[in-house]
Amino acid sequence: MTTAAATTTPGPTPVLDEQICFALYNASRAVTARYRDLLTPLGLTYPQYLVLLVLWQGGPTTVTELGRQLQLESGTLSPLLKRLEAHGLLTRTRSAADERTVDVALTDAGTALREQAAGFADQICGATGLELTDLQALRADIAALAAAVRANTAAVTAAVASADHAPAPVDQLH
Amino acid sequence: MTTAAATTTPGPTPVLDEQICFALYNASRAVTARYRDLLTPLGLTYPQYLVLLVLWQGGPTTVTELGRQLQLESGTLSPLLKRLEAHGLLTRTRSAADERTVDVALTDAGTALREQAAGFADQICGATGLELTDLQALRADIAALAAAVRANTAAVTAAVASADHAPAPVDQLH
DNA sequence: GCGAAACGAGTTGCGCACAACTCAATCGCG
DNA sequence: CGCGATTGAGTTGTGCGCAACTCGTTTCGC
Repeated sequence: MTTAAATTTPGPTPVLDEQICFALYNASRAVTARYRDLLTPLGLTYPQYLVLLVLWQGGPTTVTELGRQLQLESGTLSPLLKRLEAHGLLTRTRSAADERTVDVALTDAGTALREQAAGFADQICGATGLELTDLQALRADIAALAAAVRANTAAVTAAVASADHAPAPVDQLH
Repeated sequence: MTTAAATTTPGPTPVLDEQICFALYNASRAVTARYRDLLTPLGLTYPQYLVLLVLWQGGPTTVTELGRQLQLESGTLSPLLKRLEAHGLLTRTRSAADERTVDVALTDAGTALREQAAGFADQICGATGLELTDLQALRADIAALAAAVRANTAAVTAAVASADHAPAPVDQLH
C-alpha cells in the first residue's frame, strides 16, 4: 500500500547529499578508517593517537587539559587513558598540588612511538589528493565551522536554561 | 582560532591544530551535538535521523542500499533498524523476490515525523553562521575529500592484499 | 541438477562518545 | 574556622562503528 510516488521527492525535503552534516560525518569516518590502517599495527585507536599527539606536542598535562583540547569529557577520557596506561604508554598520577586532578605523562615507550607515527599525517594528506595549501585552507574553514556551531549550541542551551526569566536572549534563525 | 603560542614545536612533529583529521573529527562531533538538541525530543539519534532522511527522500529501500548511501555496514545498521522498528517508525520484511535481502519501509508514524524534522537542516545551517553558497561549496570540498580518501584506502588495501604476487601496484605518495 | 562460491543480513566483542550520576578534594563566604 | 557550593575524575548505561564471524539464500560452473 502507498508504495507509489515516493521517488524523487521535489519540495522542501532535506536531501542527504546536500547536507553539510552528512558530508562531515562521512568524511570524518573515511579519514578515521584510513588512519586505522596505519594505527592498528601499533595497537592504537584513532582517539588514542590524538591523545598521544597532544602529549608529544605539549609534554605532560592533566586530564582536564586533554579534554579541553580534544573536546572530550572524563567519561570518554578516563577509560581511554586507563587503556593507554595498561599498554605502558603513559602514567596517570594524582597531582600533589590538587588531589582532584590527575597528571598524565608519557613513558619512554610512549615517547618512542612518536618516531613510528611521524609519517602518518603526511600519508593522510597524500590520500586526500590535495595540495597542502588547499588542505590547510579547507582545514581552517572546517575548524571555523566547528567553532561557530559549538558557540551556537552553547548559546541555545543557555537560552533554554534561562527561559524562565528572559524571553529571547539570542537571535537563533527565527 | 586560538592565536596562542601553541606553535612551540618546531620539527616534524604533527601539531594537533594543524591536522585535517582532527578538524573533521571535531567538526563532525560539534554538528552531531547540535543535532542532538533537536533530535532527542523526538527520541531519535543522529544516525537514526540519517536513515529516516534516506527513506523520506527515496521511499522504501533495502538494508544494502541504506548501507551504500550512508557508508555503513550491516553490523551497524541491523541493530539500528531494529530499534527504529521497535519505536514503530519503520518495518523490516524479508524480500519475496530474494529472501536474503530485507526491505525497509516507513510506517505512517515514520512518515509523519518528517514534518517535525523539516526545519532541522536550516537550523544547523544557521548555526554555522555561513551563507548557503559558501556552505555548499564547503560541503562539496569535504565530500570530495571523503571520496578521495576512501578511494585511496581501497587502493592501499588492494595493494596489500596482492602483495604476494605483485611488487607495487599503486604509487602511494612515495 | 548439484556442489562450491558468493552474497546479504545478523550476531558478538571492543572501543569510543555522551548523559547522568557518584565521590572526594577544594574553594568561597560569612 | 566551618560548611555549603564547586570542581575534577571516575562509573554506569545506551547507542553507534567496525572487525570478525555465523547462517540461510542465491548464483554459477560444470
